[in-house]
Amino acid sequence: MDSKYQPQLVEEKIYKKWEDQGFFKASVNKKKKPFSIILPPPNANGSLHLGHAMFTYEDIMIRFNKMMGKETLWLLGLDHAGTETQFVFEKYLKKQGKSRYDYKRDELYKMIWDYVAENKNTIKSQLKRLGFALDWSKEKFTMDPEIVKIVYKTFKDLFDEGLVYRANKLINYCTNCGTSFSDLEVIYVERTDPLYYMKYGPFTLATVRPETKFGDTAVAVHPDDKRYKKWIGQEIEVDGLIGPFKVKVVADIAVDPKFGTGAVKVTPAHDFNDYEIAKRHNLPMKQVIGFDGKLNEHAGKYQGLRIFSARQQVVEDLKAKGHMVKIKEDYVHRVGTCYRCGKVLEPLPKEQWFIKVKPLADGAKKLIEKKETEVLPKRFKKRLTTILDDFIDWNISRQVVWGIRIPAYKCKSKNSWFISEEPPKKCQICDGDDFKQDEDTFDTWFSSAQWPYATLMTEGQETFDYFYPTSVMETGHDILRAWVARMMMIGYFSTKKTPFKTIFLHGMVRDSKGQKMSKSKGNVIDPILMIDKYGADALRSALIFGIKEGGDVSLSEEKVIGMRNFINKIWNMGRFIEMNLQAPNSKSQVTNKSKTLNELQKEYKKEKKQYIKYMDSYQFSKALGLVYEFIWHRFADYYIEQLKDEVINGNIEALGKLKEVYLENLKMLHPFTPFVTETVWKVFNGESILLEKL
RNA sequence: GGACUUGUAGCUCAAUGGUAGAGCGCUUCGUUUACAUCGAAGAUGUUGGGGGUUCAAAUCCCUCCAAGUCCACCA
Repeated sequence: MDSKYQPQLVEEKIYKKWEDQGFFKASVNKKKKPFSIILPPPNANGSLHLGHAMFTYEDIMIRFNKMMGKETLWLLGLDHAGTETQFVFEKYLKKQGKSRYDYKRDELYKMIWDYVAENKNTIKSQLKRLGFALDWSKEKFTMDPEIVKIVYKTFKDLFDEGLVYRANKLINYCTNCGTSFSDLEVIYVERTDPLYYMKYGPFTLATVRPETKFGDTAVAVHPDDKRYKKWIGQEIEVDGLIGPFKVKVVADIAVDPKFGTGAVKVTPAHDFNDYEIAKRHNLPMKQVIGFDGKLNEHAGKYQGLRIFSARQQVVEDLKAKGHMVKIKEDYVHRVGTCYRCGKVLEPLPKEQWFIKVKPLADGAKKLIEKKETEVLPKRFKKRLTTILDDFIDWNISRQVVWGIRIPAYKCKSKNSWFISEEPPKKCQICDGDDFKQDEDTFDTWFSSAQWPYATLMTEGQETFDYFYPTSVMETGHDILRAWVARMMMIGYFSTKKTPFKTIFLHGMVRDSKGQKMSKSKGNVIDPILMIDKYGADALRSALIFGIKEGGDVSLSEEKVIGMRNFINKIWNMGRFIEMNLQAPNSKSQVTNKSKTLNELQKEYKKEKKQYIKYMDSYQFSKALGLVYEFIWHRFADYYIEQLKDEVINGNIEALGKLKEVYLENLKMLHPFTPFVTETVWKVFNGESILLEKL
């Protein structure tokens, strides 16, 4: 054994051997208890970051449970990440002076497919670098034909039960990216904009968006506002920029009498609150902004102007007309922006597919109440129930090519929709046969919401029955709403079971100062670079060591180095024992250190018991800390030092005890630091440490 | 506006009612020694402030201050 452990020389070989020997391959084994985890599928559009390295928790659970005698399955898959991948690809096209509109639908699709295929390989090799005990024989992709089939079936089932409907509602639309989003994908940012007070018939009212004025269909005031009481129910005439028009005055409690002038123009087609007011008062919708982000024919001479230019023009013209009463320049408010491109989202009316969430959310809530799904750390349980309570209907239509195309067909003569995997032959209503498939694709989260059961179903009924519900869903708490809650809703709907018995949420990776890592801050640490420099074991332990479960991790290169030192220490303890086993010293059987050996045995027993307790209760950081403390500061610093002279002089009993305790500790460490423990284990025993029982 | 989390050594964090600890950093000493990616010894604390419960509080309760996260979305 060398005086230094060099992970670069062994990690790749070891991983390959594990893989070749089929150690990660799971199969139905009725004699063993199953333990299964579905890997949260990384997006197939880039490379792994530190957030993915946090899946180390899953590897720890898989390896630990395997060594505890369970049949373990860690199933991997990759996500096509619809809008996000297409966005990344469009940026790539832009660099070459092209745009998505230069290609036909199937051309673009094919190009992205190839691009994704390349990225998939990068990600897969990176997952191996991390040492993850994934079952490569069951690799999935969200766009595999068998998966798509299940996604289609779920959609149809939901439709048949009345939980999917098509409606013309206000949605968040990015006119730059050309697609709609669900409410969860909106990022609100604080902005300072002018607040315009303008004359409006007999009123003065305040608005940030005078350019939407052409779409006004009412004025709303608070029902108790004395100033305006006499106008409620009346129709007023407004001298508009493109001619006079009439609107109704309605009373609605959504109006804050203290804000602005207490009177608000109602533009149902371009504002979520106004849309709600309009529904309550049966007001018409008048769309004046198109999906291209320009004013349409209802805006008269302003037609064709982009939103912002239109606003400036309207403001000028209102001033010229003497209708601008005042302008509050420093009005601070929040606007919804696109998470992809950062541009302001437009609320626009569009016909889309929606999922009726309430009944599904109630089902998911029952799982928590009945404790069929356990949430760890506990504090997230409340968060999850709140999320389920607040869920609003989910817009699942996306206007992108890259994704699973929605299996909905419209009969052209009757305008009615049919849901089916294959194009329908005949319209059940009018006997017509002229169908057109919906151009849209599913929100990526619609397919990933089905991931735990969809992946297992493609492996056959027996595998599904054995491994489902999965044991643990381990992921970041940042996607509790977007993913975990939806998996529970859809998973319960489709299988009548919880998709996972335990939810284990990890924290976010931050930099050494506790700040969020981001490219713009330049504080991003590349996991693969850390592995190249210090080994996978060092990176893995650095992510787990010394943190509260579910808490954020502050990661620095120094911390990785610290753990690299620990790995090297483990190696050198083994080296010390191995050297003495090899030493040709005259052997004396006598020991006068039996007291020390007894202490060691006692201390080790206590350690192991505590270790199992921590591991069983998902307190992995504590388990690692415990072994770290014992093996380094007790075993090495104390016991080896106490017994060193004896051992060198050939005390076999002492050496044997050291070896025994050391090997036991290697096993305990293996889930955390698989490579070094396997390497050393093989020095003492030819076989893999993975075959050992804890 | 609502919910949650956090505040402990210079920094990052543990300690789940019972002697305040670790890693990194710092000071001194030690290498023909398994490991200098090491070891030994040491310094550094009004546990954010104040009040309460208790034999006993970093820990439980109240309150104030500060930071962060998620949600709601303000015309």
